[in-house]
Amino acid sequence: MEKQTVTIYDVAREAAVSMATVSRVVNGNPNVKPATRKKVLEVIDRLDYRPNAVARGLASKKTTTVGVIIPDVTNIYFSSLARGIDDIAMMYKYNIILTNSDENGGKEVQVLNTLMAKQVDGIIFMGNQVTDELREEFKRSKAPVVLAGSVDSEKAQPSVNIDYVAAVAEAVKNLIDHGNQKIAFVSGSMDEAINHDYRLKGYKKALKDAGIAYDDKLVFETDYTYKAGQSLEPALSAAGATAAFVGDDELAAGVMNGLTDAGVDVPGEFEVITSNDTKLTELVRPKMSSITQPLYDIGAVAMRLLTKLMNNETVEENTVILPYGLMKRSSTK
Amino acid sequence: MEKQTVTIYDVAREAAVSMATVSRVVNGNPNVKPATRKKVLEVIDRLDYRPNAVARGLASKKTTTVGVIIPDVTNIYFSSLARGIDDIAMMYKYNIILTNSDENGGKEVQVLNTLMAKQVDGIIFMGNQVTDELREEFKRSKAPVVLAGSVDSEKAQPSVNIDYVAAVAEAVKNLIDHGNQKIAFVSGSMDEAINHDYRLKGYKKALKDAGIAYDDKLVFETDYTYKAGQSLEPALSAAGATAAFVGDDELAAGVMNGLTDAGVDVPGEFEVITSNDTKLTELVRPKMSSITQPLYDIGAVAMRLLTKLMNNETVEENTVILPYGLMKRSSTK
DNA sequence: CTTTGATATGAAAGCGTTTTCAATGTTGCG
DNA sequence: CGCAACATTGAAAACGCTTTCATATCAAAG
Repeated sequence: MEKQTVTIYDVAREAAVSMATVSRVVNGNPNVKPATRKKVLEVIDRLDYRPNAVARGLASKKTTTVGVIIPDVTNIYFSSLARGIDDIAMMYKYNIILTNSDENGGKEVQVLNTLMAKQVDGIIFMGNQVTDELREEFKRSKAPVVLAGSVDSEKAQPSVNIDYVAAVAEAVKNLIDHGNQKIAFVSGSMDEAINHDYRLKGYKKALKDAGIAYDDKLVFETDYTYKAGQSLEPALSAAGATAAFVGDDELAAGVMNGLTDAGVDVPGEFEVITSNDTKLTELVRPKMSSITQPLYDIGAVAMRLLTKLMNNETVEENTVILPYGLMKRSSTK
Repeated sequence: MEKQTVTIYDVAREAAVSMATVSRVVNGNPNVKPATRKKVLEVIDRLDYRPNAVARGLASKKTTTVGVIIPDVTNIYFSSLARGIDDIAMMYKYNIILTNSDENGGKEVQVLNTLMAKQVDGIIFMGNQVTDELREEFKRSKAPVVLAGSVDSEKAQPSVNIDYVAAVAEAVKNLIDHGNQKIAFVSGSMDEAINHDYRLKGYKKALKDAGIAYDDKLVFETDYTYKAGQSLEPALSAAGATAAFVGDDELAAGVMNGLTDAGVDVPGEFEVITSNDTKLTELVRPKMSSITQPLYDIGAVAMRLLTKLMNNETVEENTVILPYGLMKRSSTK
């Protein structure tokens, strides 16, 4: 016994009106006489009619769902953005199809294709390796795409970010001002635009402004994992670094704990500043100083921007830059 | 200039076959002569045809998407489950519509309704307050529902969990074995079945087995937040507790840091054991001892179970219990 | 050559909405 | 009372696919 579904046709019959009229009242179209509206509403209630969104999507060519591509939900930086995205989406009556990409180009392309097949009205992309192939897919997509907390050197897509170059430069300057001369730059893969094209640029800028020579022995490219950070200590010490700028909070926690476990005093002998100001910065001891950024808002604003784009509203600025800050906690002097 | 979409009809025309045949090759139906299959495939490639999943969903009554209701993606316990869910979903060609509920009953019911309107093929629910209304919605849903890492005292739905009662009892026994007599029980809302009906039961069991009287002054009901845990110290000390079982890792981190900040030595003067074995346990110092549970697997198994249910396969056991363990780190003696 | 039993294919009816366009009602006004 | 102008309603055509059922084709067997 399959559960019977009641359709718009059933409602029309019971209410003795046409499907068109039922459709109108369901969609809040004002061109319906109050009396018939009431009558239809009663039948809808009595039959417990629920519009089928799939049929609706086919007929109207709008699904009120957007695709969200995220490197890994388990990464608190990204999940914070995702929360902002979902809240605003819900506010605007959209749903989110969420997929993890592991920043794997092939997977991203594939996911993008299934999202487009599912006729999502828009897409929010997180990830910092926008390959040519991906860019090509974005272009051919009829659904607008916005990058959230992610950069593409080509700047072809609308996006929401902070000014990474300036933020990192300021963070590194802070370290320099404390007397550090050998400052490590530790980040994830240099294949990511955000690392090679933004953070590293800010790092170099700060060094240059202070008249310190850039030394690529101080650049550590690794994974965004706690373990990776933790095992970095010997190398960090060997390079003679006395401070580090780190591109991810979990990684930074690893670096810091690795240092501490090796008997290095943070911040006494080694200062650490991280990038994302997630909850993690407050959990570890010492608490980590960090660049601050409005994580939730980045997601929220990206979604808001997307709603405008999906609505064909003209938007003043396609690439929005949110303010950042520097939060001094206890991992720096 | 709207981007033109090519339909199955276009392909059929170009390949000089019927839509039915195109549909067959697209769906891998074997009843197609290799020669015509090849011909159709070529046209598909040439026209860059992509099947419209919405139309497909309407015609076939299957959307290959499942709804996932999660209290908060930002909570690493749940996001870990979500990762398992998504991976398995992808493996079986499903997509996930993810929505945050904040464990808010009203929101959950509403979300459930929009998921059903969107004709999801199945639903995975996370959250521990299954109200009557919710249970009612589950029942009327034509899509199967499975609970992941969440319990309902009524046990009406298929679910995947660990044996919380036994796990907590074991954890608390461990604390007792270390000589603690006054052990605090700190958890989130007692409205959650997992707390009042499982964890607390395990806690009481352990006490009883050891001949220790239950004292509700030692039960602390609070939020699942770091701050909440951190500000618990005075109360904990006032109650004379020398150890605590905590129901959430972030909360536990707060409790521990609050203690430490107040000059209480962990584990010397106060032992802490937590519940979820997320990454957080390794980030804090001292590292937290914890009940261990296969987070990713709970999600993965839940999704796998759901695929069977959606497929109308008969499943041997509807409520699966995965193994748990106890991981001794440095927050206990 | 027929017959037969697969094997391949096509026609057309849905799937449950939205939307266009025409038809019908209603109201106000001279 | 007659008519223009506007407010309501309905019929039916999409939307892009799957699926059923009937037809056509074909190789092997008689």
